[in-house]
Amino acid sequence: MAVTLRTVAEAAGVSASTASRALHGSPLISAETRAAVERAAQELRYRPNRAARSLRSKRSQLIGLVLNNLVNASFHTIAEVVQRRLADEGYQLILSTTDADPAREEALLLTLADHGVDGIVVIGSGQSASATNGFLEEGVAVVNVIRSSRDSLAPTVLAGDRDGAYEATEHLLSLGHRRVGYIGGLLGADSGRERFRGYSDALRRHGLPVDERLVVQGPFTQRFGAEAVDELLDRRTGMTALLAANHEAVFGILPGLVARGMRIPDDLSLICYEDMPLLQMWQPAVTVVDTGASQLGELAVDLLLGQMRELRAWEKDGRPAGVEQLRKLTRTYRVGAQLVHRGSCAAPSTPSPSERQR
Amino acid sequence: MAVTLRTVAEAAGVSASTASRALHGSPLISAETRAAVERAAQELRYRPNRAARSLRSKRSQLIGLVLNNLVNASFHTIAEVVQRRLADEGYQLILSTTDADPAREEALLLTLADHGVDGIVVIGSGQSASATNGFLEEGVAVVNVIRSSRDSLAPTVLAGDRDGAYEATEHLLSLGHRRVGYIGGLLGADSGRERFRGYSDALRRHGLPVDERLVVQGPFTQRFGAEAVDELLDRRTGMTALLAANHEAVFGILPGLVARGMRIPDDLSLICYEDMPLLQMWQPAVTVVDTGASQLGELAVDLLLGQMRELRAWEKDGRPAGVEQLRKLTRTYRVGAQLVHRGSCAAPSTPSPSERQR
DNA sequence: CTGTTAGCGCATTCAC
DNA sequence: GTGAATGCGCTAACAG
Repeated sequence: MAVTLRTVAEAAGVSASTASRALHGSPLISAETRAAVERAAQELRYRPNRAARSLRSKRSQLIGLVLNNLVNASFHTIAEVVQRRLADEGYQLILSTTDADPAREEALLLTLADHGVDGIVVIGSGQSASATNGFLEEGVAVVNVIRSSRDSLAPTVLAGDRDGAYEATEHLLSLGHRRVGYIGGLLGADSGRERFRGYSDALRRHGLPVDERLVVQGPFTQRFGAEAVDELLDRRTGMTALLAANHEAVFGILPGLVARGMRIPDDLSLICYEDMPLLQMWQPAVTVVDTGASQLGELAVDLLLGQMRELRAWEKDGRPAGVEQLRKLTRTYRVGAQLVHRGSCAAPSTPSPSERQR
Repeated sequence: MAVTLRTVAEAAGVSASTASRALHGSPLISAETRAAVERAAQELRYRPNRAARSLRSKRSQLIGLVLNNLVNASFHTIAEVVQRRLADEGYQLILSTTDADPAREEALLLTLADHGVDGIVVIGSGQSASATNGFLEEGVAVVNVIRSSRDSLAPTVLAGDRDGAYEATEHLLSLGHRRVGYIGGLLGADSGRERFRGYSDALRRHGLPVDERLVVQGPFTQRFGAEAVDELLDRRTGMTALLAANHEAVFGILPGLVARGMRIPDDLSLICYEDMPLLQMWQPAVTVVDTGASQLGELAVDLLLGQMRELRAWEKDGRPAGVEQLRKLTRTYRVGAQLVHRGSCAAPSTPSPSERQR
C-alpha cells in the first residue's frame, strides 16, 4: 500500500505522469526513461491501485458472472472456463448466484454496476434485458449465455437444444423404437421448449404423432424426475425408449428406473441431456447429448473480449453508442450439441403379444 | 454513472459532506436533513461508486476466494455457500482458481490485494503463509480452509480427516473385516496424511498391522484410481474391504471395480471419502465419509466476518496490528466428518480355503 | 518527449 | 449540525 506511482516516479527521477506513461507502454517516452521507471517499479515492487485506476479510467478489470448455482455441472464448468480465460487476460471474475430468481438477478446487476465491472456474462432469467441494455449503453460489455433474452441487444450464446434433442430422438427411432418417452423441463424455459421441439420434429419426420401420454414436463428438480418415471411407467404406454431432457431430473430418473427394475438397455433405451461423470460411470454408461459447456464458456469469453475491444474503439471515436450502433452486436450464436454414444441404447426387444395389438 | 453524491446533495439542498453523513447514519445529523437526503437519493436512484469509496475508505466490499478448481464437489459447494453468505452481507466474491499451482496462487493473492479485497478465503497449497500474513498486517481478513498452512497467522478451518478415516476403518473392522485396503492421496497433502493416520490408528487399535501391500497412495486423479484398483487386486492380498480416501480417484475406482467384476458389498465392502450425487445413486449406494463441505464454507464465512469486525475495531483503537496481536486470530477449527451408512458395506463372506491358509 | 494541472467520487478532517 | 477543504492513487488533458 505504501508504494504508489509517485514513489516510483520519484525513485526514477521523473514526474508521476511520465511514470504512468512509461508503465503503460506509451510510444512517446524515451527508451531510457522507460527503462529507469520500469526498474524503479520492479525494485519497489510497485503494484498499481485498481480502485484508483478504476475511478479515473472507468476500467476495473473486473467481470461479472451471473448464474443460478454452482451445483449444476454445466454451470460450474462454464464458471471455471470463463474464470480461467479471463484471468489469462488480466481480468478477475466476480461470481454471483441468483437461484433463478429474477429479483435477485436484477439487484445483482445493479451491484455489479456499482463495482464498475467492465463486462458481464449472464446466464439469466431472460427478464433483465432493460438492465443489461443499460450496461451496453454505458459501455459495459454483455454476453447472454444459455438463456436468450427477448429484447437484449447483447450477443447470445445458446446450446443447440432443438438439434440435440432431434438427433437423440432420431437415433432412438432409427434403432427401431416407436414408443419414445420424453421427460423434459417446463416450456417456460428455452431449453424445455427447444428440446421438446426437437423431440416432436423427429417423431413427425418419421410420421409418428406426439403422444402426450409419453410426455412429462416439470421443474428442474430431482424429485420431479423420480415422479416422472413413475408416472410414465404407470401409464403402461409400451414405452421402449426414453429421452431424459431435464438435467436435474436425471438424478431422480436414474434411481427411479432402478427401483422399478427396468434393465437398460434391454427393457428401455435411455438418452440423457447434459453430460456428467455420473452418466459416464453409470452401469451401463449412458448415451448423452453433450451440450458443450466448456465450448459455451469459451465462446462467451471470446465474444465478451471482442465486444470490449469494439466498445472501446467506439468510445474513442466519440461515436454515441446508440441503439442502432449497439444492434450490430446483437446476434445469436449456437454451440452444437453432440450425441455421445455409450451403452444405454439398443434396438427394442420384440414386443409382447399384448403390445403388438396396439 | 451520472448521479453522484453531489447530485443528491444539491437535490436535497445540502453539501456533499452532509449528504454522505446522512446516508451513512451518522448521529450528528438532524432528522429532517436525513429524511430529505434519503428521499433525494431514492428518487434519483443514487448508487454510490464503489471504486471511489474503496479508494477513500480502504474498503471494497470485495472478498477473494482462492481454490484449485470448481469440478471437485467439495470445492464448488464451498464456493457456492461462501458466495451466498457473503452476498447476504453485502459483499461480492472474486473467485479464482489455481490448479493447485503455488506460483499461480502467489500471483493471485497479489492481484487480489491490488483490487483491495477486504478479506480472502484460501483453499491453498499451504505455501503462501508469508503472503497471507502480509494481508493480515494490512488489515485484510484471512481464513484458510481445508489445507492448513504451517506459519499462517490466520485461522484455519479443517475437515475431520483423521477421525473420519478412523471411523470408517473402525466400521469396516467391526463388521469383521481384517484385510482392509486403502487408496489415498499422497502424504504431501494434509488430507492424505491425516486420512492415512486415521486408517492406521484404527487398525492398530484392533491389534492389526498396517500391511503396505494393502495400501496405495497417489495423485488426485481419476487415472490413479483406476490403476490403484488394478494394483490392489493384482496383489491378491485377500482384501475384503476398501477405504477409498482419495476423492478424485473414486472416479477411477468405481468403474475399475466393475470392470474387475467385484460385487459390492458381497466381494468387497467399500467406503468412499467426500459425498457426491454419484455415490448416492450408485448401485448399491455407497457408504461415505461426508466431510461437510457446506459446513466448512459456513464456518469459514463466520470466521471471516468476525475477523473483519475485529480488525476494524483494532484499527479504530489505533493499536498496531502486530504479530502478537494477530496471533489471537490463529486457531484451528474442525468440522467433524460424518459417516453416512448406505449399502456398500457388509460382513466379509467366509474366506475360500485358499485364503484361509494365509 | 516530459512536467504541470485537474479532477474521477467519495469520506473525513477542520472550522464555524 | 453543517459546509469547505483536502486527498485517496491514478490518468489525461494541456502546455511546453
